Amino acid sequence: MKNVSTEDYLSVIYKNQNEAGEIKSNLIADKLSISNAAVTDMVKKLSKEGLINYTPYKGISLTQEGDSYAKALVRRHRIWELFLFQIVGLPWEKVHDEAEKLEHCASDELINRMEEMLNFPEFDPHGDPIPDKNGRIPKRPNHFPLTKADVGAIVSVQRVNDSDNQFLAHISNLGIDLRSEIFVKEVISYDGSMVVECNGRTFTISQKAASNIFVEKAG
Amino acid sequence: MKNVSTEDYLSVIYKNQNEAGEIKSNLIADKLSISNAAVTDMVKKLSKEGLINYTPYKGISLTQEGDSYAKALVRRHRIWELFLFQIVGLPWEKVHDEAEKLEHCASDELINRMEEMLNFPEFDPHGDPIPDKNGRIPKRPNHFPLTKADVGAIVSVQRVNDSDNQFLAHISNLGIDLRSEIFVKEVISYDGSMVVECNGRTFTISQKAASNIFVEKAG
DNA sequence: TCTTTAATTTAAGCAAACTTAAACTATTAG
DNA sequence: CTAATAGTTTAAGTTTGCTTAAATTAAAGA
Ligand SMILES: [Mn+2]
Ligand SMILES: [Mn+2]
Ligand SMILES: [Mn+2]
Ligand SMILES: [Mn+2]
Repeated sequence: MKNVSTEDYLSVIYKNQNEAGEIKSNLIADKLSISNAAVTDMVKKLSKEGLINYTPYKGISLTQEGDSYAKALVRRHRIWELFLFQIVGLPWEKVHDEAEKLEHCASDELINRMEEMLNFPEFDPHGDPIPDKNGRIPKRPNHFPLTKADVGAIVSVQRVNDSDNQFLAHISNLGIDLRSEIFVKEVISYDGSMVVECNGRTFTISQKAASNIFVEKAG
Repeated sequence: MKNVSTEDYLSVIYKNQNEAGEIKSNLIADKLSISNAAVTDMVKKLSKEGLINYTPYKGISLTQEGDSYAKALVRRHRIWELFLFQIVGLPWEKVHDEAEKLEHCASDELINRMEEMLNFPEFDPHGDPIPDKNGRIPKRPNHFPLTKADVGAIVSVQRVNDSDNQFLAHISNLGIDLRSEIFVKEVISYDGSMVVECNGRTFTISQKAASNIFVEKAG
Protein backbone atom coordinates (compact mmCIF):
# COMPACT_ATOMS: atom_id res chain seq x y z
CA MET A 1 0.00 0.00 0.00
CA LYS A 2 1.24 3.47 -0.98
CA ASN A 3 1.20 6.49 1.28
CA VAL A 4 -1.78 8.82 1.58
CA SER A 5 -0.24 11.53 -0.57
CA THR A 6 0.50 9.21 -3.46
CA GLU A 7 -3.00 7.80 -3.21
CA ASP A 8 -4.56 11.24 -3.30
CA TYR A 9 -2.65 12.15 -6.45
CA LEU A 10 -3.64 8.94 -8.18
CA SER A 11 -7.26 9.29 -7.31
CA VAL A 12 -7.42 12.94 -8.37
CA ILE A 13 -5.80 12.04 -11.69
CA TYR A 14 -8.18 9.16 -12.21
CA LYS A 15 -11.30 11.15 -11.42
CA ASN A 16 -10.34 14.20 -13.47
CA GLN A 17 -8.64 12.80 -16.55
CA ASN A 18 -10.24 13.70 -19.86
CA GLU A 19 -11.60 11.25 -22.44
CA ALA A 20 -8.08 10.74 -23.71
CA GLY A 21 -6.90 9.87 -20.20
CA GLU A 22 -4.86 13.04 -19.79
CA ILE A 23 -4.83 15.72 -17.12
CA LYS A 24 -3.18 19.15 -16.69
CA SER A 25 -0.89 19.66 -13.74
CA ASN A 26 -2.87 22.79 -13.13
CA LEU A 27 -6.01 20.84 -12.34
CA ILE A 28 -4.23 18.50 -9.97
CA ALA A 29 -2.88 21.49 -8.03
CA ASP A 30 -6.37 22.90 -7.91
CA LYS A 31 -8.07 19.77 -6.68
CA LEU A 32 -5.46 19.13 -4.02
CA SER A 33 -5.18 22.80 -3.05
CA ILE A 34 -1.42 22.89 -3.47
CA SER A 35 0.99 24.80 -5.70
CA ASN A 36 1.87 23.84 -9.27
CA ALA A 37 5.48 23.47 -8.27
CA ALA A 38 4.54 20.82 -5.72
CA VAL A 39 2.65 18.93 -8.39
CA THR A 40 5.61 18.97 -10.77
CA ASP A 41 7.78 17.59 -7.99
CA MET A 42 5.43 14.79 -7.14
CA VAL A 43 4.61 13.97 -10.73
CA LYS A 44 8.27 13.24 -11.30
CA LYS A 45 8.30 10.83 -8.40
CA LEU A 46 5.14 9.06 -9.49
CA SER A 47 6.57 8.77 -12.97
CA LYS A 48 9.77 7.26 -11.62
CA GLU A 49 7.65 4.76 -9.69
CA GLY A 50 5.90 3.77 -12.89
CA LEU A 51 2.48 4.96 -11.83
CA ILE A 52 2.07 7.71 -14.41
CA ASN A 53 3.38 8.70 -17.84
CA TYR A 54 4.92 12.12 -17.84
CA THR A 55 6.76 14.27 -20.37
CA PRO A 56 7.64 17.78 -19.16
CA TYR A 57 5.39 20.47 -20.64
CA LYS A 58 3.32 17.78 -22.36
CA GLY A 59 0.85 15.60 -20.57
CA ILE A 60 0.21 13.50 -17.51
CA SER A 61 -1.63 10.19 -17.64
CA LEU A 62 -1.90 7.01 -15.62
CA THR A 63 0.06 3.92 -16.58
CA GLN A 64 -1.64 0.54 -16.53
CA GLU A 65 -0.37 0.09 -12.99
CA GLY A 66 -1.43 3.56 -11.87
CA ASP A 67 -4.84 3.09 -13.37
CA SER A 68 -5.54 -0.15 -11.63
CA TYR A 69 -4.26 1.22 -8.34
CA ALA A 70 -6.56 4.21 -8.74
CA LYS A 71 -9.46 1.97 -9.59
CA ALA A 72 -8.87 0.05 -6.38
CA LEU A 73 -8.95 3.33 -4.47
CA VAL A 74 -12.23 4.34 -6.03
CA ARG A 75 -13.52 0.93 -5.11
CA ARG A 76 -12.50 1.44 -1.48
CA HIS A 77 -13.98 4.89 -1.39
CA ARG A 78 -17.34 3.86 -2.76
CA ILE A 79 -17.64 0.76 -0.65
CA TRP A 80 -16.98 2.90 2.42
CA GLU A 81 -19.59 5.41 1.27
CA LEU A 82 -22.23 2.77 0.78
CA PHE A 83 -21.36 1.06 4.02
CA LEU A 84 -21.67 4.30 5.97
CA PHE A 85 -24.92 5.11 4.21
CA GLN A 86 -26.58 1.75 4.41
CA ILE A 87 -25.22 0.05 7.49
CA VAL A 88 -24.27 2.98 9.70
CA GLY A 89 -27.08 5.25 8.50
CA LEU A 90 -25.14 8.42 7.76
CA PRO A 91 -26.94 10.78 5.34
CA TRP A 92 -25.58 10.83 1.81
CA GLU A 93 -24.14 14.32 2.14
CA LYS A 94 -21.81 13.16 4.91
CA VAL A 95 -20.40 9.94 3.56
CA HIS A 96 -18.00 11.40 1.02
CA ASP A 97 -15.82 13.37 3.42
CA GLU A 98 -15.68 10.46 5.81
CA ALA A 99 -14.79 8.00 3.03
CA GLU A 100 -12.11 10.37 1.76
CA LYS A 101 -10.09 9.54 4.86
CA LEU A 102 -11.19 6.00 5.55
CA GLU A 103 -10.29 4.85 2.03
CA HIS A 104 -6.61 5.16 2.98
CA CYS A 105 -6.70 3.01 6.05
CA ALA A 106 -8.69 -0.15 5.86
CA SER A 107 -7.18 -3.49 4.89
CA ASP A 108 -8.34 -5.20 1.72
CA GLU A 109 -9.82 -7.86 3.92
CA LEU A 110 -12.04 -5.33 5.65
CA ILE A 111 -13.09 -3.77 2.36
CA ASN A 112 -13.99 -7.15 0.96
CA ARG A 113 -15.89 -8.07 4.08
CA MET A 114 -17.92 -4.86 3.85
CA GLU A 115 -18.59 -5.53 0.18
CA GLU A 116 -19.92 -8.92 1.14
CA MET A 117 -22.12 -7.44 3.88
CA LEU A 118 -23.53 -5.08 1.28
CA ASN A 119 -24.15 -8.00 -1.06
CA PHE A 120 -21.66 -7.05 -3.73
CA PRO A 121 -23.27 -3.75 -4.66
CA GLU A 122 -22.81 -2.13 -8.07
CA PHE A 123 -23.39 1.51 -7.15
CA ASP A 124 -22.54 3.85 -4.30
CA PRO A 125 -25.11 6.09 -2.54
CA HIS A 126 -24.71 8.74 -5.23
CA GLY A 127 -25.18 6.27 -8.05
CA ASP A 128 -21.51 6.02 -9.03
CA PRO A 129 -20.30 2.57 -10.05
CA ILE A 130 -18.19 0.45 -7.71
CA PRO A 131 -15.34 -1.43 -9.42
CA ASP A 132 -15.24 -5.07 -8.38
CA LYS A 133 -12.18 -6.97 -7.09
CA ASN A 134 -10.93 -7.40 -10.65
CA GLY A 135 -11.37 -3.77 -11.60
CA ARG A 136 -14.50 -4.39 -13.66
CA ILE A 137 -16.83 -1.40 -13.59
CA PRO A 138 -20.58 -1.96 -13.80
CA LYS A 139 -22.24 -0.39 -16.84
CA ARG A 140 -25.47 1.49 -16.52
CA PRO A 141 -28.23 2.48 -18.96
CA ASN A 142 -27.82 5.92 -20.46
CA HIS A 143 -28.76 8.72 -18.18
CA PHE A 144 -29.01 12.47 -18.66
CA PRO A 145 -29.43 15.59 -16.52
CA LEU A 146 -32.91 16.25 -15.25
CA THR A 147 -32.80 19.58 -17.10
CA LYS A 148 -33.01 17.63 -20.35
CA ALA A 149 -36.20 15.79 -19.39
CA ASP A 150 -39.35 16.68 -21.32
CA VAL A 151 -42.40 18.19 -19.71
CA GLY A 152 -44.82 15.40 -19.01
CA ALA A 153 -42.15 12.77 -18.68
CA ILE A 154 -41.62 10.51 -15.72
CA VAL A 155 -37.98 9.83 -14.97
CA SER A 156 -36.09 7.96 -12.29
CA VAL A 157 -32.99 9.24 -10.52
CA GLN A 158 -29.89 7.22 -11.41
CA ARG A 159 -27.06 9.37 -10.15
CA VAL A 160 -26.41 12.65 -8.37
CA ASN A 161 -23.31 14.80 -8.40
CA ASP A 162 -21.56 13.99 -5.13
CA SER A 163 -19.21 16.94 -5.06
CA ASP A 164 -21.40 19.41 -3.17
CA ASN A 165 -22.74 18.40 0.23
CA GLN A 166 -25.13 21.33 0.41
CA PHE A 167 -26.72 20.26 -2.84
CA LEU A 168 -27.12 16.72 -1.58
CA ALA A 169 -28.70 17.84 1.67
CA HIS A 170 -30.98 20.16 -0.27
CA ILE A 171 -32.45 17.61 -2.66
CA SER A 172 -32.65 15.00 0.03
CA ASN A 173 -34.72 17.53 1.92
CA LEU A 174 -37.01 17.84 -1.07
CA GLY A 175 -37.51 14.11 -0.91
CA ILE A 176 -35.31 13.24 -3.84
CA ASP A 177 -33.30 10.08 -3.45
CA LEU A 178 -31.57 7.58 -5.67
CA ARG A 179 -34.25 5.75 -7.69
CA SER A 180 -36.91 8.35 -6.83
CA GLU A 181 -39.43 8.85 -9.63
CA ILE A 182 -39.90 12.41 -10.79
CA PHE A 183 -42.80 13.67 -12.88
CA VAL A 184 -41.90 16.84 -14.79
CA LYS A 185 -44.96 19.11 -14.72
CA GLU A 186 -43.60 22.35 -16.12
CA VAL A 187 -40.44 24.18 -17.06
CA ILE A 188 -40.31 27.88 -16.25
CA SER A 189 -38.72 29.43 -19.29
CA TYR A 190 -37.58 32.54 -17.44
CA ASP A 191 -34.93 30.81 -15.32
CA GLY A 192 -35.10 27.18 -16.36
CA SER A 193 -36.45 25.99 -13.03
CA MET A 194 -38.76 22.99 -13.06
CA VAL A 195 -42.02 22.22 -11.35
CA VAL A 196 -41.96 18.54 -10.51
CA GLU A 197 -43.85 15.96 -8.53
CA CYS A 198 -41.97 13.44 -6.43
CA ASN A 199 -43.34 11.12 -3.75
CA GLY A 200 -46.74 12.81 -4.00
CA ARG A 201 -45.35 16.27 -3.32
CA THR A 202 -45.13 19.05 -5.89
CA PHE A 203 -42.32 21.55 -5.70
CA THR A 204 -39.98 23.67 -7.76
CA ILE A 205 -36.39 22.78 -8.39
CA SER A 206 -33.82 25.24 -9.71
CA GLN A 207 -31.97 24.70 -12.95
CA LYS A 208 -28.72 24.58 -11.04
CA ALA A 209 -29.96 21.74 -8.85
CA ALA A 210 -31.65 19.91 -11.73
CA SER A 211 -28.45 19.93 -13.75
CA ASN A 212 -26.75 17.86 -11.07
CA ILE A 213 -29.40 15.17 -10.96
CA PHE A 214 -29.07 12.44 -13.58
CA VAL A 215 -32.06 10.42 -14.62
CA GLU A 216 -33.34 7.90 -17.11
CA LYS A 217 -36.86 7.53 -18.53
CA ALA A 218 -38.95 5.56 -16.09
CA GLY A 219 -40.19 2.27 -17.50
CA MET B 1 -7.72 17.08 15.60
CA LYS B 2 -3.98 16.50 15.88
CA ASN B 3 -1.88 14.68 13.31
CA VAL B 4 -1.36 10.94 13.35
CA SER B 5 2.13 11.14 14.79
CA THR B 6 1.08 13.27 17.74
CA GLU B 7 -1.84 10.96 18.36
CA ASP B 8 0.39 7.91 18.33
CA TYR B 9 2.73 9.43 20.91
CA LEU B 10 -0.12 10.40 23.19
CA SER B 11 -1.73 7.04 23.03
CA VAL B 12 1.54 5.17 23.65
CA ILE B 13 2.23 7.38 26.66
CA TYR B 14 -1.26 6.88 27.99
CA LYS B 15 -1.21 3.12 27.61
CA ASN B 16 2.28 2.61 29.05
CA GLN B 17 2.54 5.14 31.85
CA ASN B 18 3.25 3.68 35.30
CA GLU B 19 1.06 4.04 38.39
CA ALA B 20 2.56 7.49 38.96
CA GLY B 21 1.63 8.52 35.43
CA GLU B 22 5.22 8.61 34.22
CA ILE B 23 6.98 6.98 31.30
CA LYS B 24 10.59 6.60 30.10
CA SER B 25 11.49 7.98 26.68
CA ASN B 26 13.10 4.63 26.13
CA LEU B 27 9.78 2.84 26.23
CA ILE B 28 8.14 5.27 23.86
CA ALA B 29 10.93 4.70 21.33
CA ASP B 30 10.46 1.00 21.74
CA LYS B 31 6.71 0.96 21.29
CA LEU B 32 6.85 3.22 18.25
CA SER B 33 9.93 1.47 16.81
CA ILE B 34 11.89 4.70 16.42
CA SER B 35 15.14 6.08 17.87
CA ASN B 36 15.48 7.71 21.27
CA ALA B 37 16.65 10.88 19.60
CA ALA B 38 13.41 11.12 17.65
CA VAL B 39 11.45 10.76 20.85
CA THR B 40 13.39 13.55 22.56
CA ASP B 41 12.64 15.80 19.59
CA MET B 42 8.96 15.09 19.61
CA VAL B 43 8.63 15.19 23.36
CA LYS B 44 9.87 18.78 23.28
CA LYS B 45 7.21 19.70 20.77
CA LEU B 46 4.43 18.00 22.68
CA SER B 47 5.59 19.77 25.80
CA LYS B 48 5.53 23.12 24.02
CA GLU B 49 1.99 22.34 22.88
CA GLY B 50 0.97 21.71 26.47
CA LEU B 51 0.15 18.06 25.97
CA ILE B 52 2.84 16.61 28.23
CA ASN B 53 5.01 17.62 31.17
CA TYR B 54 8.66 17.20 30.43
CA THR B 55 11.92 17.98 32.24
CA PRO B 56 15.08 16.83 30.45
CA TYR B 57 16.63 13.74 32.01
CA LYS B 58 13.72 13.51 34.42
CA GLY B 59 10.28 12.32 33.48
CA ILE B 60 7.54 12.46 30.90
CA SER B 61 3.88 12.57 31.82
CA LEU B 62 0.61 13.72 30.30
CA THR B 63 -0.90 17.06 31.22
CA GLN B 64 -4.61 17.32 31.93
CA GLU B 65 -5.14 18.21 28.29
CA GLY B 66 -2.90 15.42 26.98
CA ASP B 67 -4.61 12.92 29.20
CA SER B 68 -8.08 13.75 28.03
CA TYR B 69 -6.98 13.78 24.41
CA ALA B 70 -5.43 10.35 24.90
CA LYS B 71 -8.56 9.09 26.58
CA ALA B 72 -10.59 10.21 23.58
CA LEU B 73 -8.22 8.26 21.34
CA VAL B 74 -8.60 5.12 23.39
CA ARG B 75 -12.33 5.63 23.17
CA ARG B 76 -12.16 5.83 19.37
CA HIS B 77 -9.92 2.81 19.17
CA ARG B 78 -12.13 0.62 21.31
CA ILE B 79 -15.37 1.69 19.68
CA TRP B 80 -13.85 0.80 16.32
CA GLU B 81 -12.71 -2.55 17.67
CA LEU B 82 -16.13 -3.43 19.00
CA PHE B 83 -17.85 -2.19 15.86
CA LEU B 84 -15.62 -4.33 13.65
CA PHE B 85 -16.12 -7.30 15.92
CA GLN B 86 -19.83 -7.06 16.48
CA ILE B 87 -21.26 -5.38 13.40
CA VAL B 88 -18.76 -6.32 10.72
CA GLY B 89 -17.93 -9.70 12.18
CA LEU B 90 -14.14 -9.57 12.14
CA PRO B 91 -12.49 -12.03 14.56
CA TRP B 92 -11.06 -10.47 17.71
CA GLU B 93 -7.47 -11.05 16.67
CA LYS B 94 -7.91 -8.81 13.65
CA VAL B 95 -9.71 -5.81 15.07
CA HIS B 96 -6.78 -4.22 16.87
CA ASP B 97 -4.54 -3.62 13.86
CA GLU B 98 -7.46 -2.31 11.86
CA ALA B 99 -8.57 0.02 14.66
CA GLU B 100 -5.02 1.27 15.08
CA LYS B 101 -5.39 3.05 11.76
CA LEU B 102 -9.09 3.82 11.73
CA GLU B 103 -8.91 5.58 15.11
CA HIS B 104 -7.09 8.46 13.40
CA CYS B 105 -9.58 9.11 10.68
CA ALA B 106 -13.20 9.01 11.66
CA SER B 107 -15.13 12.12 12.69
CA ASP B 108 -16.51 12.38 16.21
CA GLU B 109 -19.93 12.19 14.68
CA LEU B 110 -19.18 8.81 13.15
CA ILE B 111 -17.67 7.50 16.37
CA ASN B 112 -20.71 8.62 18.33
CA ARG B 113 -23.03 7.07 15.80
CA MET B 114 -21.22 3.75 16.05
CA GLU B 115 -21.35 3.95 19.82
CA GLU B 116 -25.08 4.43 19.57
CA MET B 117 -25.44 1.47 17.18
CA LEU B 118 -23.56 -0.62 19.70
CA ASN B 119 -25.85 0.59 22.46
CA PHE B 120 -23.31 2.57 24.44
CA PRO B 121 -21.08 -0.38 25.27
CA GLU B 122 -18.78 -0.40 28.27
CA PHE B 123 -16.14 -2.86 27.08
CA ASP B 124 -14.30 -3.65 23.86
CA PRO B 125 -13.98 -7.17 22.40
CA HIS B 126 -10.98 -7.87 24.64
CA GLY B 127 -12.73 -6.68 27.77
CA ASP B 128 -11.01 -3.32 27.99
CA PRO B 129 -13.16 -0.40 29.16
CA ILE B 130 -14.43 2.20 26.71
CA PRO B 131 -14.32 5.78 28.01
CA ASP B 132 -17.60 7.60 27.42
CA LYS B 133 -18.02 11.02 25.78
CA ASN B 134 -17.06 12.71 29.03
CA GLY B 135 -13.99 10.60 29.62
CA ARG B 136 -15.59 8.48 32.31
CA ILE B 137 -14.15 4.97 32.37
CA PRO B 138 -16.40 2.07 33.40
CA LYS B 139 -15.24 0.21 36.48
CA ARG B 140 -15.21 -3.54 36.60
CA PRO B 141 -15.19 -6.12 39.42
CA ASN B 142 -11.74 -7.32 40.39
CA HIS B 143 -10.26 -9.80 38.03
CA PHE B 144 -7.10 -11.85 38.11
CA PRO B 145 -5.07 -14.04 35.73
CA LEU B 146 -6.42 -17.51 35.15
CA THR B 147 -3.14 -18.88 36.52
CA LYS B 148 -4.25 -17.69 39.97
CA ALA B 149 -7.52 -19.59 39.89
CA ASP B 150 -7.87 -22.52 42.30
CA VAL B 151 -8.36 -26.09 41.20
CA GLY B 152 -12.07 -26.82 41.35
CA ALA B 153 -13.08 -23.22 40.79
CA ILE B 154 -15.40 -21.97 38.06
CA VAL B 155 -14.38 -18.62 36.67
CA SER B 156 -15.63 -16.38 33.91
CA VAL B 157 -13.43 -14.57 31.41
CA GLN B 158 -13.47 -10.81 31.89
CA ARG B 159 -10.58 -9.63 29.81
CA VAL B 160 -7.81 -10.93 27.56
CA ASN B 161 -4.49 -9.36 26.69
CA ASP B 162 -5.01 -7.83 23.27
CA SER B 163 -1.39 -7.33 22.35
CA ASP B 164 -0.73 -10.67 20.67
CA ASN B 165 -2.92 -11.70 17.75
CA GLN B 166 -1.60 -15.24 17.71
CA PHE B 167 -2.58 -15.68 21.33
CA LEU B 168 -6.07 -14.38 20.61
CA ALA B 169 -6.55 -16.68 17.63
CA HIS B 170 -5.24 -19.57 19.71
CA ILE B 171 -7.62 -19.26 22.65
CA SER B 172 -10.51 -18.43 20.36
CA ASN B 173 -9.73 -21.71 18.65
CA LEU B 174 -9.92 -23.46 21.98
CA GLY B 175 -13.40 -22.02 22.39
CA ILE B 176 -12.47 -19.35 24.90
CA ASP B 177 -14.33 -16.09 24.49
CA LEU B 178 -15.17 -13.09 26.59
CA ARG B 179 -17.57 -14.22 29.30
CA SER B 180 -16.81 -17.91 28.72
CA GLU B 181 -17.00 -19.98 31.88
CA ILE B 182 -13.97 -22.07 32.68
CA PHE B 183 -13.82 -24.91 35.16
CA VAL B 184 -10.32 -25.54 36.47
CA LYS B 185 -9.83 -29.28 36.73
CA GLU B 186 -6.14 -29.59 37.40
CA VAL B 187 -2.87 -27.74 37.47
CA ILE B 188 0.19 -29.58 36.20
CA SER B 189 2.90 -28.66 38.65
CA TYR B 190 5.71 -29.50 36.23
CA ASP B 191 5.05 -26.60 33.83
CA GLY B 192 2.12 -24.76 35.33
CA SER B 193 -0.24 -25.70 32.53
CA MET B 194 -3.89 -26.17 33.41
CA VAL B 195 -6.48 -28.75 32.48
CA VAL B 196 -9.77 -26.93 32.10
CA GLU B 197 -13.28 -27.47 30.89
CA CYS B 198 -14.97 -24.85 28.77
CA ASN B 199 -18.14 -25.16 26.70
CA GLY B 200 -18.26 -28.87 27.43
CA ARG B 201 -14.78 -29.55 26.08
CA THR B 202 -11.80 -30.46 28.21
CA PHE B 203 -8.34 -29.33 27.16
CA THR B 204 -4.99 -28.17 28.42
CA ILE B 205 -3.91 -24.58 28.39
CA SER B 206 -0.30 -23.48 28.86
CA GLN B 207 0.79 -21.24 31.68
CA LYS B 208 1.83 -18.63 29.19
CA ALA B 209 -1.63 -18.50 27.65
CA ALA B 210 -3.41 -18.69 31.00
CA SER B 211 -1.44 -15.74 32.31
CA ASN B 212 -2.96 -13.53 29.62
CA ILE B 213 -6.54 -14.46 30.39
CA PHE B 214 -8.18 -12.49 33.20
CA VAL B 215 -11.13 -13.89 35.06
CA GLU B 216 -13.39 -13.44 38.04
CA LYS B 217 -15.07 -16.06 40.17
CA ALA B 218 -18.26 -17.14 38.47
CA GLY B 219 -21.38 -16.35 40.50
C1' DT C 1 6.02 35.58 -37.97
C1' DC C 2 6.47 38.06 -33.80
C1' DT C 3 4.74 39.11 -29.44
C1' DT C 4 2.07 38.57 -25.50
C1' DT C 5 0.12 35.63 -22.21
C1' DA C 6 -0.73 31.42 -19.85
C1' DA C 7 0.96 27.14 -18.22
C1' DT C 8 4.68 24.69 -16.42
C1' DT C 9 9.16 23.82 -14.52
C1' DT C 10 13.37 25.08 -11.92
C1' DA C 11 15.60 27.07 -7.98
C1' DA C 12 15.98 27.83 -3.31
C1' DG C 13 14.20 27.14 1.00
C1' DC C 14 11.21 25.39 4.96
C1' DA C 15 8.93 22.18 8.50
C1' DA C 16 8.02 17.69 10.21
C1' DA C 17 9.66 13.52 11.61
C1' DC C 18 13.00 10.68 11.19
C1' DT C 19 18.31 8.76 11.33
C1' DT C 20 23.30 7.86 13.43
C1' DA C 21 27.06 9.30 16.17
C1' DA C 22 28.82 11.94 19.81
C1' DA C 23 28.17 14.20 24.20
C1' DC C 24 26.11 14.44 28.35
C1' DT C 25 23.59 13.14 32.94
C1' DA C 26 22.03 9.98 36.35
C1' DT C 27 22.29 5.73 38.60
C1' DT C 28 24.64 1.89 40.48
C1' DA C 29 28.51 -1.02 41.90
C1' DG C 30 32.75 -1.42 43.88
C1' DC D 1 33.39 8.62 46.65
C1' DT D 2 34.66 7.37 42.29
C1' DA D 3 34.10 4.90 38.12
C1' DA D 4 31.52 2.25 35.03
C1' DT D 5 27.26 1.85 32.72
C1' DA D 6 22.72 2.78 31.26
C1' DG D 7 19.63 6.18 29.75
C1' DT D 8 18.94 10.60 27.50
C1' DT D 9 19.96 14.56 24.84
C1' DT D 10 22.50 17.25 21.25
C1' DA D 11 24.45 17.70 16.75
C1' DA D 12 24.35 17.03 12.10
C1' DG D 13 22.14 15.22 8.28
C1' DT D 14 18.15 12.93 5.41
C1' DT D 15 13.55 12.48 3.20
C1' DT D 16 9.02 13.94 2.07
C1' DG D 17 5.95 17.18 0.61
C1' DC D 18 5.21 21.47 0.56
C1' DT D 19 6.15 27.00 -0.35
C1' DT D 20 7.36 31.43 -3.30
C1' DA D 21 9.82 33.57 -6.93
C1' DA D 22 12.20 33.31 -11.18
C1' DA D 23 12.91 31.10 -15.53
C1' DT D 24 11.31 28.54 -19.27
C1' DT D 25 8.17 26.66 -22.79
C1' DA D 26 3.88 26.46 -25.31
C1' DA D 27 -0.14 28.53 -27.21
C1' DA D 28 -2.74 32.32 -29.03
C1' DG D 29 -3.41 36.78 -31.22
C1' DA D 30 -1.92 40.56 -34.05
MN1 LIG E 1 -17.34 10.36 -2.84
MN1 LIG F 1 -20.10 8.77 -4.07
MN1 LIG G 1 -6.55 -2.68 20.62
MN1 LIG H 1 -8.98 -4.06 22.57
